[in-house]
Amino acid sequence: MTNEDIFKKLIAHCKEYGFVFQSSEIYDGLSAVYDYGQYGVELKNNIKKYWWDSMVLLHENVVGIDTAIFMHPTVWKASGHVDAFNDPLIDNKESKKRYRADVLIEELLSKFDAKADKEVEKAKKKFGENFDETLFRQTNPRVVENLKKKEEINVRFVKALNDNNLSELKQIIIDNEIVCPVSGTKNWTDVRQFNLMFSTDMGAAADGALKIHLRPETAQGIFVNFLNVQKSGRMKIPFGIAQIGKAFRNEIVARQFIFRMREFEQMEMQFFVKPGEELFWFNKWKELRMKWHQALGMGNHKYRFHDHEKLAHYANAATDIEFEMPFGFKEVEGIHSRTDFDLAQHQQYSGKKITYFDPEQSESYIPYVIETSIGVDRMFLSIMAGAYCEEDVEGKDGSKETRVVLKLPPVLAPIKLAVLPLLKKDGLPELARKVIEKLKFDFNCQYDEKDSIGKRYRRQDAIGTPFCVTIDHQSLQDNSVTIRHRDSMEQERINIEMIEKIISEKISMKELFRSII
RNA sequence: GCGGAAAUAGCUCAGUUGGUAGAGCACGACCUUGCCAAGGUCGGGGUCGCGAGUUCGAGUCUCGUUUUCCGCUCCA
Repeated sequence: MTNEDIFKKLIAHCKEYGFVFQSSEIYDGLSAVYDYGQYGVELKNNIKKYWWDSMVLLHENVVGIDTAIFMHPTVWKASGHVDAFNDPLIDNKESKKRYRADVLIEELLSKFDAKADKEVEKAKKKFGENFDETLFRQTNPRVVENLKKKEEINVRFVKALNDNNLSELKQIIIDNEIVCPVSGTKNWTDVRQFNLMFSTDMGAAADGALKIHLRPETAQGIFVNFLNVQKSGRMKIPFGIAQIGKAFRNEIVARQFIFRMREFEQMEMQFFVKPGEELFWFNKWKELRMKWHQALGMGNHKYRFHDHEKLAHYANAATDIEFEMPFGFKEVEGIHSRTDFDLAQHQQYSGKKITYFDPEQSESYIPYVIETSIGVDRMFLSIMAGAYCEEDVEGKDGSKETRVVLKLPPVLAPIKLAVLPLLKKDGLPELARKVIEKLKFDFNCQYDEKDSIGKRYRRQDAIGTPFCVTIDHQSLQDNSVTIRHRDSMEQERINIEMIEKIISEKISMKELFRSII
């Protein structure tokens, strides 16, 4: 079976068993927006709890907050989103291909370099060992002319970008006869700005409504509250602020199921450190975050780091934690050393001093920030992808059957325990109900009496329930039940009183947390 | 955004050269069985993604459109 087939099956499974539905499906759906179903929401909540507790409970210097989706418009000017999160797009009318205008021009610029390099290579061959490349580059008329032309275009380009001058961008493309790589023509549309932020109006139009954005990331809510939390919580550096919340991006192309959605959820933690210590903490969190993922037991080989070589303007180190999805290794979490960029920007735009007074050093500074940012939905997808198994098992009559089982980490499983009366009579359902009444405050339990016991086990396998307790006639006599384990399918007979203890141990976060401290 | 593939019952799918929609599973009721998905009987459920066009007649042909997956592209 190909990876593509597996991915399709996983998507079908998510729908069939109530994990993920397409938004507004009865109205043909809304592109790249999804709803979580009855089991999906449990799994998602468990993922969030696993993250939240690992941040806020495990680290006494990390606290959580919950900030609004709407923020003052200037926040997004300060963060750079208004300018940078904005792509100038141009379409070729012949091929109907869409390009980023700035990328087209950058490609043109790089061609000049390639041309110059070619001249140098040619000269090298001609002159052999005595060849002085630096001198050649400075004096050869063709190379010099080439670089001069490049510089001219570059100056225009940078100015156009800074002025956000879209028609000038188009003019650069026209003047330099950039053609569409597909159609080969210069038949371009105008350059249009495609803002990745959604916007809406706050207040009545008559009063001059304020245009506000839906946040494209949760981090800024943390940055603008840095001083509030630091002062009210008497926090001392180093310390972190964690947040889980929705974010919105109007992606040009949003695809691959819930991997890239227009409305999604982030779990972010900004860790504030003393300038100069950021790389120590970057590496510390890099290691901690990987351990957090791997503690779930999905298989360590399915995770890897992807260190960024090309860094964003604000970062001095960045890495991704990638998970092996059916469609390749993909980013699930990003860990960035963001320097003091964000706080400094907010200090500048707000005019409010955002510094920390270090009592030990008796000095004030703008803290540096290590960010860990993880997409809840991507994490959800990675867990589902890693857990989905099709196993060959032997049927009753010796025939081969396929068992579909979600090998979810028990701590994350939506339903922890199914209680199943072997028969729908003889008082077995009543005893099963009694067991649930006793346990339902501790775990998410499910009762099922329909169909054969084997079928009921398979139904629980399909939603990843780690434990099934079966009530039979012997249970009525000696208070014993069988407990069946999802992955091994093995059963053991235990006393009813032991159920709570056994399951509590297996679904406890404590053990996972011990392995990551 | 471009190209490819797909959309028929809750799910997986069939549906002949165009002739007015089926199966299995699932679901409900009753009976039966009882530890790893398959017993019997009866029953509910579909304007075939949506909108046009061609035709006496369209699930089927044509065009448009929506949604999904794949490739390209894009991705602080």
